[in-house]
Amino acid sequence: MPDRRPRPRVTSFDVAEHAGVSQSTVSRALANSSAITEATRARVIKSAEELGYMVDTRAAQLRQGRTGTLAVVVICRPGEAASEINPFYFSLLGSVCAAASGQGYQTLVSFQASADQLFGKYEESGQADGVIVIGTTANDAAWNYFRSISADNRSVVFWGSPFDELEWIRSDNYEGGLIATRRLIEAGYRNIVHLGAVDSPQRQFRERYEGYARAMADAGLVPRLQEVDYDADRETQGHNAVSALVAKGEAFDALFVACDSIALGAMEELRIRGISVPDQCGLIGFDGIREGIHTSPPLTSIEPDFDVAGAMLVANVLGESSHRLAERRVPVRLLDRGSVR
Amino acid sequence: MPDRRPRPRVTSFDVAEHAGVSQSTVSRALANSSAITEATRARVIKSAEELGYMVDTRAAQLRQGRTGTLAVVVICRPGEAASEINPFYFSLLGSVCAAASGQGYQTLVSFQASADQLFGKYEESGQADGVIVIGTTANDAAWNYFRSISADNRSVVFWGSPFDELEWIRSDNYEGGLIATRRLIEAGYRNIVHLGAVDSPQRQFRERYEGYARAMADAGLVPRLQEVDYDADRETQGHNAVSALVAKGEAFDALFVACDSIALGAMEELRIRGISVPDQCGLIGFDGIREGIHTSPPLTSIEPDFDVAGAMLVANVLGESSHRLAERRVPVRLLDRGSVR
DNA sequence: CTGAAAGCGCTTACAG
DNA sequence: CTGAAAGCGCTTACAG
Repeated sequence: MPDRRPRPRVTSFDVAEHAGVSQSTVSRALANSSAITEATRARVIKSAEELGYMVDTRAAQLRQGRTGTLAVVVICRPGEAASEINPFYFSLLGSVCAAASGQGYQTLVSFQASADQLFGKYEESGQADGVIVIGTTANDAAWNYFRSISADNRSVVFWGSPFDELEWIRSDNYEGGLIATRRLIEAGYRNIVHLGAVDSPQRQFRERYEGYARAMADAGLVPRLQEVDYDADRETQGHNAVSALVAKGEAFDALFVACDSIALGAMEELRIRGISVPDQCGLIGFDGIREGIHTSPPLTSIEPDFDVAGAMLVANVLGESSHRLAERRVPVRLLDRGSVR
Repeated sequence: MPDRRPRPRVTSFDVAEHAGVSQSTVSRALANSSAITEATRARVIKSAEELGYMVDTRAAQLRQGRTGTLAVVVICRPGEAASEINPFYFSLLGSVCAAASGQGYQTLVSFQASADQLFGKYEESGQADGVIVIGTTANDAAWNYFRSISADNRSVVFWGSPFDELEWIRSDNYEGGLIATRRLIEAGYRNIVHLGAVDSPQRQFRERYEGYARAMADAGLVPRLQEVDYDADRETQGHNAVSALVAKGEAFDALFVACDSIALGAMEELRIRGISVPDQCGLIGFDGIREGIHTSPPLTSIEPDFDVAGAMLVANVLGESSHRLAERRVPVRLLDRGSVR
């Protein structure tokens, strides 16, 4: 069992004494100030290494008035366990952390769900230079809270905000809808129905529908929307939407679904009903989550470029107001897996 | 476009002046010191709210000598994108963040992969009170680096370390192997083969094998091991292991696989070869990743209790040396989905 | 090129 | 119960 007594902290004064220079020289030498002789710098670095010295980040940041940290808030559904969070957000979180690191920023990550424990005042409390908010749209209290935060604050950026006035970054949903629908049309499907919503707080859902509708119209086909019920969990939405569609008795031979989680439920319901994918029904989702790799058949999907998404979120939260949100659309691509002929 | 000029920070001196008290009284009032009259406290709180004051966390922590922060390092494979990280680690990350938050700690998260950019000196640089390391065992450079960090440091805890001398927390792998194998035996399978490894850096793999071997012996059956090749990616390991097993020509009617990612590859290879699951071959994995929900059939698996895992990691990194690692085994349970009769 | 000194915004002995 | 003062460990004008 290792020793755990708190070691007295080695400070820049200790290094200064050891190297025979002043404390300010130590600070400058270690900060690569050009005012310092290379000989002096080498001596300081040597002493620092011998003493095991590291600059105290808190003190440096306090003095500099910056934090070198970005806060990343993942909004969850109340009561949701970590293993139940939509894996899409985990991928996005990973990309954001990587992009922040690339810009020399740390990431302070929190998962927030319950209305009475929301916190976003990272700038006021000197904990971060900006806040990136991602996560489920289903938590109204959280979004309203962060909208209010955003009004006071300057550096908050949102992924997929339900509020258009906030500074959001989103997938190029319209383009995704276009790509997916064209893929289905090219494969020969004609009775293509969209499973989604046009009036939900999920702005991206409407955008995906509009891309779909455009591609249908371009091909001389009539767009058809099967609404999902926003309250149920995603997979149940997929089950129910397919059931409702079948109950209507109108023929369909392909589904473009507003997101992969719903598409997984839809695929399962199709299987239950003996409708084979992709022969009797083509199927394309949206988000590119890993779970779609292992379904039978693997789920064809539209995926945003996660690296670009992370980079865009970080760039915008750090950017000057004049440069902000010049780019707020993340490009998407088709993951042509197996649920389309 | 909101105004982004840096507002001058409101300090405790501003609040003091506004409330007509000293700065130290402001500090005490806001820290809920019992020395302060409720009347005074109320006045201070009111002033603080009117001025929009928040305690500067950096300054408070600098003075107090603590950070209130835990660093969480996710070790990745070099070159791995965020969307490719084993989702198991994302779930664990979520649980750790939740557990830390429950203990009043923030979480500074980093994804580390490349050997020249490893960083773990969060305590020395005053950025965190402890470090939790999780992630793939496949990155030797990273594990060696963090082993060296752990020697100097006191507060580093590892999930699934390949080195026994480190302070590790793990799933109760032996128990998981027992449960899985018994489940297969009870279902009537007899030629049960383990897909895994006994000599890999993955200590948990050996433990899972030992649980399996015990259950087999208890039932009067002979344990059989099909080694996976450590170098390939996980799913390929599953494909190859099944192929190798078939090539041997020895009968098998069930597989207990060392982890879900390998099991997914194995299931796919069984499908390719026309061996139906669960009728001709039962299949159980380990980790309980979500991707197993949507396979055909859904993958039966052993899952650790993520809440306990997060709590245990946090408790141990914060704990006194005397209390540390009294508990280092996370309980597991069977996810009885569909790949066993 | 280097040093002495101020100050970032707090908490907490020390006095009263 | 409250205040004046020191000090956490840095960076950075200001001097020389």
